[in-house]
Amino acid sequence: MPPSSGPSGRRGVRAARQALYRTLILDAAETLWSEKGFEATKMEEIAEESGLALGTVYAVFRGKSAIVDALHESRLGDLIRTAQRAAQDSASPLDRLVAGVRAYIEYFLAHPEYLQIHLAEGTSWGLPVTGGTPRAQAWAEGHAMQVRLFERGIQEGLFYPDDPSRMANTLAAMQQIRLAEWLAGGQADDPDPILSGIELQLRRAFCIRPRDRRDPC
Amino acid sequence: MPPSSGPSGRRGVRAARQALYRTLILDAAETLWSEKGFEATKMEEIAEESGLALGTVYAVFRGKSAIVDALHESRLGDLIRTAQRAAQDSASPLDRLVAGVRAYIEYFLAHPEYLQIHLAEGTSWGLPVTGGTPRAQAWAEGHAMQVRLFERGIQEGLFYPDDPSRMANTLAAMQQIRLAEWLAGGQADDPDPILSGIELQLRRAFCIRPRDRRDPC
Amino acid sequence: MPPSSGPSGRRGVRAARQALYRTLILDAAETLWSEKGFEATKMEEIAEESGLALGTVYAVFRGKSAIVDALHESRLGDLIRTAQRAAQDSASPLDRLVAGVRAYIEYFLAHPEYLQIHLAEGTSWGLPVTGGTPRAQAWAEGHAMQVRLFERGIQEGLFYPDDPSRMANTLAAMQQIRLAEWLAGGQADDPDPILSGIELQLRRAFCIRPRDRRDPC
Amino acid sequence: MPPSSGPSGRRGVRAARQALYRTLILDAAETLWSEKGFEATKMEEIAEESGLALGTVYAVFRGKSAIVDALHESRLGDLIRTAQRAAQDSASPLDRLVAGVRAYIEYFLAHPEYLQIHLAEGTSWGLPVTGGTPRAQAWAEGHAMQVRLFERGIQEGLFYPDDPSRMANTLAAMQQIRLAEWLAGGQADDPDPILSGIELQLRRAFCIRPRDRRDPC
DNA sequence: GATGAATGAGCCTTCATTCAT
DNA sequence: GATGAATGAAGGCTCATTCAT
Repeated sequence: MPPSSGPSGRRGVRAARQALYRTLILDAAETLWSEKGFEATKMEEIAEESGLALGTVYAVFRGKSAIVDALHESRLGDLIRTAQRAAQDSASPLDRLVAGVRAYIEYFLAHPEYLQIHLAEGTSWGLPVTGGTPRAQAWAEGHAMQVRLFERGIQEGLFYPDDPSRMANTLAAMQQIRLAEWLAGGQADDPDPILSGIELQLRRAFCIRPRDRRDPC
Repeated sequence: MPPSSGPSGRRGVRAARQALYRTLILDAAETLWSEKGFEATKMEEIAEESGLALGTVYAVFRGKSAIVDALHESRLGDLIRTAQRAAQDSASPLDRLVAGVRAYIEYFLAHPEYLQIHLAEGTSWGLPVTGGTPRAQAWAEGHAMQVRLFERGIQEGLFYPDDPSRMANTLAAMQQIRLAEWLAGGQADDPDPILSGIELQLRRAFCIRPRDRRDPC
Repeated sequence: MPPSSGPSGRRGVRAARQALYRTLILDAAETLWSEKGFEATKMEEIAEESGLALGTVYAVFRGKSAIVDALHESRLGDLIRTAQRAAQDSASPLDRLVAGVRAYIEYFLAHPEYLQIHLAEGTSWGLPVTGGTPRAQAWAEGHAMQVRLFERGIQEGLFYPDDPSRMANTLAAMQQIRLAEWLAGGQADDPDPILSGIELQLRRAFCIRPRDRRDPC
Repeated sequence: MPPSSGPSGRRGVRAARQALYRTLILDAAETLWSEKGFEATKMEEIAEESGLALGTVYAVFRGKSAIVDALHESRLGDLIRTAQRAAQDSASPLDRLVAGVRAYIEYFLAHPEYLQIHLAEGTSWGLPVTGGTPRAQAWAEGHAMQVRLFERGIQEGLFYPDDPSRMANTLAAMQQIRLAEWLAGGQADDPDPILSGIELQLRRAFCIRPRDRRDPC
């Protein structure tokens, strides 16, 4: 076997190292940005926090903005993928939405620093995030998934016939409000009460409740 | 009448000019910040946009951060005052909330640039806004007013017995979502459909709907 | 008599007003410079301290440096003139020097703020004061007078045959040291002990003391 | 030997480079300040004169005032140390003072630019130098040493019983006058005539000369 | 590849001076 | 003539990025 090929060859080592550095840098940036914000954090501080030299940081990322992009791509990518996987296990649109919300909540409870950044940036609102940044794309993807679920729920007569995109944004807002409360409250609560609270809000806000029968919605 | 006294005297002229400059600067800052963000906007640009010399800007405001503070104090102050006045004309908590929402929506439709800044900053979420900045205080004031209305609505059996603070945040989120849509849609719609849409969401999300009677909620 | 001529005519009034403004500005500048130094004092502060408007200050003086020049010209001019007049009343070079020293000391004890400026600037030392500034010229004049007295004293066999210019500078240094002590000590002492102290130093440093006779030197 | 340890390791190189930069910057600042004064010299000019980039200057010194402090600390520190060492080799207070004067004169003849700054600042005069700056402290230290020598000289009956602090200031003034002459005269003279001149002045000004005997004073 | 010292464009702010009222 | 508001050039300092070692 040539020494420079194969997954465990030199190329593999190099790739693994690059991946490690990426992770170290993204974690460092996440921590610092959640504490001090983007503008107030110097590249030098990111290097120090990551344990790497400043030049190495620039060898891995083209610049400061490339790190933001990569952070959002990484975190949001994880999040969207987890949420999509979770949503697949259910049949009804409502259950799928709840499963997605659970994934969403659990993800942010496990990543409070990214949550802080996420909330501070005022993402969501359905604002057309300017620029084709990765974060915009990832958000659009997750949003599209939820929109489809709301559309199906409306077709099936479960939800009020409102604008599905707005419904998705409203759901996102409910989640962010709960998460902000959790952050402000010292990160004390379990995911479960948060989750059931959101589920209740979700039903109240979107589900058609007929007069004379009880159904899952 | 002596020439240097009274509201039309020299002092009055000076005060009027100061007020004019304040307005010019705040408008210029609002425009630029809504386009490029706070950090990306240079003081020199604010001076140019306002039609004043750089030194004059500094004669009116102590520095860049004093302008942000003043902008938020001015805009949020207006907004809160308008909303409070509007809310006083109604009796039921729901009507008061709706009146407040109308004032809020109308205000931002009239100030789309400030709306842009407002949305981009990610205010709300109920995050404890750090620092005793004017904007934090104004927001807290408006929030407190809504909280009281939700509390009364719960006591009167109109609303589900949820956390009133969260209810206020959710309402704020609904408004921001509608406003963001309006902004994204080219600022085309009238206030009325937006308002009735929010009112509908408000009822659905918070009002207890008894099985066998129709009431205003 | 035509209204615009004569010492009490319009021209006279104007000249008198100009002279008054000059005095007000110079006094204000002297006070502020003695407290905070030249660079740290703003023109606006000089205007305020003088009770005049900024524009008026510029109507009287061409700029900041014109005020320094005028201050030194005024104060040093007074000082030199006083010292020269005092020195004329005596016959022996030593007495003339002592009379000059007395005038010098008395002048600065009466003008502690100017003394502060004078000491802080490190004038004297016989450094060729760069630029043909008024202060340089005034200082040169006073120095020249002392040099002549030392020359005569040397010719008459009273003083050691040293470089008269250096002798004058040394005398100036002795005076400045005493004045600095007086300033540092809270401006408490009378002129008389200071004066007699300097006279003693002067005799010791410059007078030839013959072995077997006492003379005025 | 590991490559990264020891005085010739990386740390040593870095420290050496830092020391080199310090020297380059201090020399550049000394040159420019002696020519144009402190306020008139821009940081950019110091960078250019030192051959370093502006950012590098700020990497070595925190700001402009840190450079003044460091310059005075460095130069006065050298000077005081040299003078103290020189003074230790003699027994009589007078000889010690003369040795100190020699060190002082030789130091400034070797550092004419710093001499220029020193003279322009008007240090000495016994003025209470405000602030605990390094220069104030260094000056106080040197002054204290001379004061002790004058005290001893007075106790031993060599000097007139005058205020020792004033005697030290007067000696300092004599030195500064000679140095100023040397600077003004194109820096031509040797140290020796300057030194013997001061020694003569010193004896004349302070030594008690008894009527009928010659002694070392 | 890794390092971190070096770089310099850029920004906020000050203040001497001008000039319209 | 007097005023003081308006001006804008200039300077100290930061920090994202580069590159020699």
